[in-house]
Amino acid sequence: MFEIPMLPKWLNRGIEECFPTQNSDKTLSDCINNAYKNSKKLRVKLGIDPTGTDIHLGHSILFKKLRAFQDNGHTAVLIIGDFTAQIGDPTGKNKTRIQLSEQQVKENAKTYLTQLGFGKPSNESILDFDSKDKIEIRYNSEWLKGLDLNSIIELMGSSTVSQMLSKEDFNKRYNSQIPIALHEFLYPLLQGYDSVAVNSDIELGGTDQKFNIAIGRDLQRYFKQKPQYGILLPILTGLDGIKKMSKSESNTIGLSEDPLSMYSKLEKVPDNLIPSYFELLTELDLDLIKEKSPRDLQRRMAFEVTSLFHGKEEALKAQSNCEKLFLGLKEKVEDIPEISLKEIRFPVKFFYLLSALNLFKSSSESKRLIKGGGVKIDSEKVIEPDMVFNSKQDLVGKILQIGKKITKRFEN
RNA sequence: GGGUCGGUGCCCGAGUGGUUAAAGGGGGCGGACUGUAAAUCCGCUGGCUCUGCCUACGUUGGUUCAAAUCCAACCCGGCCCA
Repeated sequence: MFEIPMLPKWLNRGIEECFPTQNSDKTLSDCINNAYKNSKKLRVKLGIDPTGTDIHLGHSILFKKLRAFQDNGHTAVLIIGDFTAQIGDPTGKNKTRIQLSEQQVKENAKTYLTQLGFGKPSNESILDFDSKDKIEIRYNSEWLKGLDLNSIIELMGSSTVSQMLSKEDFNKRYNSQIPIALHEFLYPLLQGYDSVAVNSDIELGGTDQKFNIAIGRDLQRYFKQKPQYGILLPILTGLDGIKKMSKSESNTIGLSEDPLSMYSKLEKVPDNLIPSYFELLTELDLDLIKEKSPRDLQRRMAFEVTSLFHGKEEALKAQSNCEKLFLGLKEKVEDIPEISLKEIRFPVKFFYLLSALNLFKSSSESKRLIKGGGVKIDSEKVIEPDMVFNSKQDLVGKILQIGKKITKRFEN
């Protein structure tokens, strides 16, 4: 990643690409500087499709950037793609996505906003929802739902098959003989049309959104608007260190996760992620990366990110608990998430207990893990799945660890 | 619409009548090691309160003592032709 020297400081960190970079259009930095001089508010578009229920760290870098625009006087135009969510963005997919129901989409949208801090004061939330002139929340069904066939045909006429097939994802699928449904071609056009509908000056997106954002420019031009600029942010790599962070790869950290699990996941990210997590998720000086050991960096980064979402105090607690757990000082650990034994009927076999507590998807899986030596009670491995606990008293207060990721304290 | 090839577990992919819950690989998970990292090595990887039972090879029926494997119809996809 590089710094783009012409951009103001608040903007230039962690940007992968801006476009257009040159031609008759003014550059993005001109655009921003002019807006500043004329105290004009730029309309900065960011679209999210409410297809899941969790926002994770990967999304957060976009929102943080959007917030930066807000803090510098511009208007965040947050588009909830309630309509497009039902089509599904083909980007990065190698198969046609299942269409979601309207109901589901609505619920997802609600939880998204909550996770972004809707309703909280601006200093505690990710986006600034307080200042009315800095936030505009729009649902794209507002303008997409009513499009008639003529308009749709017009939209489709603005683009060509070969244009669509030049998009990487489509191209790959086409060449590997994987079906592409026709309506999937509509997605980029609809996202582009969103830009027209809200008359955006800038659109924010991950690098995988370049095509869609570019289509937005084309359509704005077609509808006699000034084409938007595109700002592309890097795609955050997931906890596996290889694939992009995404729910379907289950390599994510959700924004609503408790501090302990957020901290402990971050603290053991693979080394190769450290620089990018530093740059994209924190505001720390990047020179630190050269100075400190990877171990220190992981801890520092984990701490910073956790405090960003949970506050310093919680982050500190999570950090110290994490250390104590590792050292096996279980008595000293506070605030371990509790798990209730209320529903359990004793006596109970160990594997069944864990499965009944929903710690595993199946009792076979539970059995497997226990046999594999992945489960500890009070730091002692228990490898016998059929071990029987006769009463609650055998367990209450003890700490259960499953692998390195799950830690719970048994409670009544 | 016609021709043709194909549809196997999370993914890829072997298997063409009988110890086949299905080779092999990938991924994932766990363990050892380490820096709670990487690399490496080892184990696990359908479900069930489990010495047994149940469900699984696109769907539904059929043949058979016995089918992922044979037959029929149907559904879905790729490619070629129209």
